[in-house]
Amino acid sequence: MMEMEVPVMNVSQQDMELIDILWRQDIDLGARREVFDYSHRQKEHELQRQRELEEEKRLQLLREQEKALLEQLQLDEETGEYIPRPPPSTPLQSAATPLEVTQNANFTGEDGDGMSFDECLQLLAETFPLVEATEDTPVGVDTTVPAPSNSHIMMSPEQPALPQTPLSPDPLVPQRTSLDLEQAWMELLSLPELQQCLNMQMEDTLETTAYPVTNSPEVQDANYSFYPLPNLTDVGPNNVDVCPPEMLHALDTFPNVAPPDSLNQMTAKALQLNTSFSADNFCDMFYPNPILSTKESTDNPHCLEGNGSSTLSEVPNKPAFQPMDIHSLSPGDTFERCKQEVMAELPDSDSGISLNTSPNASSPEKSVSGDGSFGFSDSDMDEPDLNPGSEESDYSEMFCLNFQPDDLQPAASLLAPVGQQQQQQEKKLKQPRTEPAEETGHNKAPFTKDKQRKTYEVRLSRDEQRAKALQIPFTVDMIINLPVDDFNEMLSKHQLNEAQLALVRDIRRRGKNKVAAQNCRKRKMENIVELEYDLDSLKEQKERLLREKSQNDSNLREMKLQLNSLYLEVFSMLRDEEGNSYSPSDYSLQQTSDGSVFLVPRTKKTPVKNKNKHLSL
DNA sequence: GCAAAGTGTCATGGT
DNA sequence: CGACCATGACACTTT
Repeated sequence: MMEMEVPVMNVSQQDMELIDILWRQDIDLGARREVFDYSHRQKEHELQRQRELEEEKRLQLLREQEKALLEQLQLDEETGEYIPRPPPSTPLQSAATPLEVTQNANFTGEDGDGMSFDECLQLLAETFPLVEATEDTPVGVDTTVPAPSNSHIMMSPEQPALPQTPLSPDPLVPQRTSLDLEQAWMELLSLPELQQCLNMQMEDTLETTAYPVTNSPEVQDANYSFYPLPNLTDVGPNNVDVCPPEMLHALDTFPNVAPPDSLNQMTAKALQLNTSFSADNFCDMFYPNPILSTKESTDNPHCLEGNGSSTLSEVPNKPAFQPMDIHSLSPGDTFERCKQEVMAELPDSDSGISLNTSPNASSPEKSVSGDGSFGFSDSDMDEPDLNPGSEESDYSEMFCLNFQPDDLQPAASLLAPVGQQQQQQEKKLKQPRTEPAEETGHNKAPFTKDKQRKTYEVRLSRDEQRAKALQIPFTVDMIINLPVDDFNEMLSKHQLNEAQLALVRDIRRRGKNKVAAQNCRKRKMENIVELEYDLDSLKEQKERLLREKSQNDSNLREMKLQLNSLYLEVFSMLRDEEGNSYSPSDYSLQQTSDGSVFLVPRTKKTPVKNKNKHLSL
């Protein structure tokens, strides 16, 4: 509040400081500033009202634009999607609208989350004030993330499986909270393997779109492909693919993620609100995130060539945006699809670059993105080379860059030096187990969101990541838990290559072994608990027996005493013929089995005497 | 930073 | 013989 108040109030800085000091003192006493400052509250109200008015105006503008855009769109009755009407007479005309179109398509055409366009806009406006939208670079970056979506259009026919990648079946998606969705998005972005696969598959399409690349031809990483931006001249029908509406839509579901901001930014552009960021910033913002590249490439071609030489003013007017619009009209908004498209798109943008990313060719896994582990037998190569966990984390971190507002560093690192990347790759190879953050230079950037990464990693098991990377059309759960027959049947129904089969079987083996290990440990723990219980019970039993024994001993002792006293008593009553008592030292009383008692002399003659001294008690 | 607990994985042997 | 399970051992992660 304080920050916002300052500009409004016409008070000198000194006064403000003084007020703040006094206010803090009051606060320390448990009072709030508003309590004392009525004018302050009034000003706040005014501010709020002002903001609301601004928002209303903005929303109104947006609605008008939306209408205008909708007018430009046709509703495809078959697919229910919004399709752009016949291309505008001149490419320049659409320059301002493309973004809007995408928005419309996203919100109106395929509103899966049940929010109306206006609601979304309002939410966005509330969450990300327009002013911030222009300044918030990360936001812009995020918006670009989805760009690769067009890939599906350009994808080679050899990848029929792509649309049905395991990603889609993910049951978690619908239940995800905004945070989870963000994480999921991160996961998607962080699947180098998937990227690589897609890149390889997309190689064919590279030829179609040859974008001028500022980077040296050495750039072999598929990720870099994003950076090259298409020339304005190149921006044509192909560009339609650049901005996948699904991606934007998917992003809509991630309030925390950049998308909202991006939308804001887009709207801001559409409205031609003053955007203070320069082309350089713009480029930097987007560069950090490879995935974003496609969209950005289309958005700001200068980023590549001029490397930020162009001014912002140029950007909005450039036809480059057109592709997005058209693309936004493309169908499908499922999150999974977005992923696929994102991945697939990479190659397109790369087109200008010679990416030797073919699966087997150079070393795909060495590519910056890395670790493409295409065709690896999980057990053999996966762990050492790919270290899935690290990879994913690596990517997640990379993408985190997008969300880092002020971080331009990543862009630089990415753009730069292929050599550096190669070094990183070598590092990776040498130290496969090292954490990605340490491996990749760009990861050194300030964007260390360990928490996010951890949770994200936790959420997606290694095998799940691998399966996604290789586009296994089954869920890990199915792979592991299906009965053998069903499992084999399932495999037979899909044509999987050797790598995929190996991975599936490894996943099944590992999954079952994991369960077995869990059961084993559980049993072990249960056994331990049981043994501890037995131990306790045995200890109790021992104590009880000891107590019993001691009791018995005491009883025995007492009885012996009683017997002894009784013996003496009986002995004292005995008299010989002369009336004399017997000495206990010379005689003893003994009882036979038949119950008769004898007075037995302790000497050898006792037997004789015994008979004579028979007593009848 | 370290130790303990937890977890995933592999190798091995048994069913 | 293959699939599965149980378990010790190891490496790594989490607490």
